[in-house]
Parts: sequence; C-alpha cells; structure tokens
Amino acid sequence: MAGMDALSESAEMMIKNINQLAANEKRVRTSDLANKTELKPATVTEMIQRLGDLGLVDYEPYHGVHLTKQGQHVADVIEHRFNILERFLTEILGVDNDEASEVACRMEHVLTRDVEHKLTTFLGIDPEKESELFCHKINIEDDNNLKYLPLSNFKEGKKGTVKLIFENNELAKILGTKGIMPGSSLLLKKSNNKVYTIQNDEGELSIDRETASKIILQN
Amino acid sequence: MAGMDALSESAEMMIKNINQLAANEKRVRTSDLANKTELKPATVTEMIQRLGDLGLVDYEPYHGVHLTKQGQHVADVIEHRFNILERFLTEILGVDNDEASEVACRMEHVLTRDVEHKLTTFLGIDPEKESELFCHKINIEDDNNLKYLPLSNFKEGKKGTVKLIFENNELAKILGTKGIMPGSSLLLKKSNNKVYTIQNDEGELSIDRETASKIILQN
DNA sequence: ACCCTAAATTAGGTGAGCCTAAAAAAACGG
DNA sequence: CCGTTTTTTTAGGCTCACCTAATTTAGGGT
Repeated sequence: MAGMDALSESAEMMIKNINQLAANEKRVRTSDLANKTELKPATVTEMIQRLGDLGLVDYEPYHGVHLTKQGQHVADVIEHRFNILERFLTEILGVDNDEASEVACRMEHVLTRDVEHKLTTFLGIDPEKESELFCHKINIEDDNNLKYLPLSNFKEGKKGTVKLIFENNELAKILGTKGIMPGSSLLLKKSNNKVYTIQNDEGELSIDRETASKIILQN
Repeated sequence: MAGMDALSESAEMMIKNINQLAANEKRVRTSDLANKTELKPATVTEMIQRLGDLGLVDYEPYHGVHLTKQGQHVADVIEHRFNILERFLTEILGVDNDEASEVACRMEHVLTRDVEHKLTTFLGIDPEKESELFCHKINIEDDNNLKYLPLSNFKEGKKGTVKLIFENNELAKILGTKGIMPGSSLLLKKSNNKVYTIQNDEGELSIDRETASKIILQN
C-alpha cells in the first residue's frame, strides 16, 4: 500500500464510476464516463490519465480504461462504504432514499477504515464475512462494546431492551400501547428479513422491516 | 437565506476557527488563525477577504475579523454538526476520541439539515429544545405524510402499507395466506364500521372491526 | 480504400486554495 | 517620535479540477 496518500474525492468518484460501468463492458469508454459523471469528455480524459499515472487504471488512449488490481480495491472500498452509509441513513435514521444516497456519496470519501468497520458491525453485518477486502486483520478492539442494534438486525431468539424508537410519530405511540417503548424488554421470536415477530409481556406482534429498523435495542 | 450556495470545506473550517478563537478575543487576528489552521498567514488573509465579500465576516485590514450574524449562524451549524457526529462516533460506535474528532471534522461539511436533525434525535436529544438555532421553523418535511392508522380508522378508497399486526394468532396466519402481512399493500375498498372489505394483489376479503383494529397501516 | 462522422485528445483558460518572497503597516521601546 | 521588529498584506506562482474550442483518431458505409 505504498503512496496511498488519500485520493481526492473527484478521483475516488471517477474510480467508482468506472467500476460501475465496467459491469456492462470490459473497457469503459470516455464518453460513458462523461455521461455518468456529468463532466465534459476532456475532463474525463484528464482524470483517467492522472489515475493511470497513479497505477489505478489501465488507460489506453482512444480505447478506454479498466481498473487495475489496485484500482479495483479502491472501488470496492468506496462501494462498501457507500452501501454501509446508505443503509445506516435509510434503515437507522430513516432518511429518505434520494437524500440518503446523496449524503452517503459525499460521506463515503471521509470514512476511515475503523469507522467503516464499526458502522458495519453496528448494522449487524459481520465485517469478517462481509467481504474478502479486509482479510488482513483489522483488529477492531473489542467489538462487544457495540451494544446498540436496530431490531431489524437482531438475531432470532434474542432478547433486548428498547433504548429508543426513532421518529416520535404515530407508530411510536401505537407501539407504546403494546408495551414497546424505551425501557421495555422484548424478544425477537422470529424474523425472515421481511416480517419480524416479537414478543413481550403483553403478547406478540409482527412488524415489517422498515419499522423494525427504527427500534433500537441494547442487548 | 439568499446565496447560500454551500460553502467550501475550507471556508467552513475558517469560519469555525474564527468562531472558536473569538471566545478569547473579540477581534480575531490573522496570525492566530494561521496558527490554528496550520495555513500560512497569506493564505488566511486571502480566505478572510473572500469571506468578507460573502458577508460572513467583518474584515478590517490589519485589524482582524469577527463573524457577522450570518457568519455566526454558519459557525453554530457547523459546531452543532461536529458535536453530534462526534457523539455518535464515540458513544454509539465506540470510535476512539482522536479519530472520532478527526472524522467528525470532515463529515460535518457534508451533512444535510435533515440528516443532522435525524441524527440528533437518534442520540436521544430533542432537536427542538436542543438549541435556539433552528427555531425559525425547520419544517421537518411534512410529518403528516407519515401517518399510521389502524385499518379500522382508514377511509374508504384509501391505499396503505401494512406496518404491523398485533397478535400473532391464527387469524394473523390466515391473513398472511391472503397476502396481508407487514410490508404488503392493500386498499380499503369499503367499510361501514362493522365489516371492512379490503383488496390486494391476491383478491378481496372482508374482516370484522376487531380484526381491522389490529392491522396498522401507513398511508 | 476512402471519406465522413462520432469519439477522444490536446491546447489553452478559469477559479479555488494553497505557497514563498517582497512590500507595507502597525506596534513597541527607547 | 523615530527606528526596529513583528504582523499583515500584496504580488506572483503552483496544482487540481473543471471548462471550451480546436485537432486528431477510430470505425462504418459505399
């Protein structure tokens, strides 16, 4: 990882876009990138030349680019950060999709590996299994201090205490009538990633994933 | 809020630093800013001149700057975003202080007001009471489009998404076989306060009031 | 094979944000 | 109140990331 001096946001975005277009065609053309990024072709050329100099992209004049191994790695990291951030923003905070996507796209460039990793864990994803990207041990010191999780990421059969319910709306009030409120305990009886069946002192009920993502529990 | 075109990260940082130094002395001098920001004095001069042109700072050559009302507002927003982010990173994710501070400092510039607000709520702070900053109505985008109602109180002809079903009993299972489960959509075709006729992809069915009161919908 | 069009690159310009070095203003001590 | 030192500003230069306009290359049709 020599010379990994932190790429500019623009450079990272270009790599991300190359990666996304590469799904369709092996060599990505300047015009496609210009189109996707809303930059002028001349700007794209300039950029991919610089990326070429950095060894992130294999650039053959007049014949497009494709990511090198290094470039692919960068793309994977960015993509992952974007996904994590987007999920956090929509599922946990309840930000709407367009805005979440936009904000995630700007935040993806300022995350550190550690924050990314902790956020991944927070979302209930096991970072080890999540991808091969970080197999060279990350060494997150004591993940067990991450005690808050949305119900949507709870494991079946686990019990937890409600710490907060995001958005103080009608739904929260309805949940309240069934004994689901900050401070109360509940058991996630069954979940299939779509329907979550929970049980507490007052009985059972089923809720959808979106709702489940707004109930934050401490285990 | 005219011309609030989104300041650059550099400009925002400069305002933040001016604000922080202003705690000590009313007029903040170039050399103090140069010191704090690790920029050269010439660069600071250039920056504060630009901020002056934008009306964010009152700049008097050779005699330092202080924030205008507008500038102060920007500073307060940034400061708040920083604090929220830092708290989230340390308290929820468990990121250590130095790194949290650094990451928060880069993220503060890309937060939107909505995300900031939702994050504030997530941390268990009531954004309304939190500060006087946003008393000039924040206009949380129309909370009324997030209405949760039991099917029994739905209006005829309205469509909604099932958010939760109270009690995981036989009846709920039967509803499930008819495509009525958390996450699914339905239309209340007819209701007379006794019999509720609903329609979804899989057809129509009629249920009684008691059952209807246990199905919570979002419109 | 040749021309023509579409695509890509080069050439040259701009502003932001940094710099150094030189000049100017303010401050301070006798 | 004058000279020296410190602070600030101006002048001029650089890179990055964008642009437009001009030029070059690739590739398809006849």
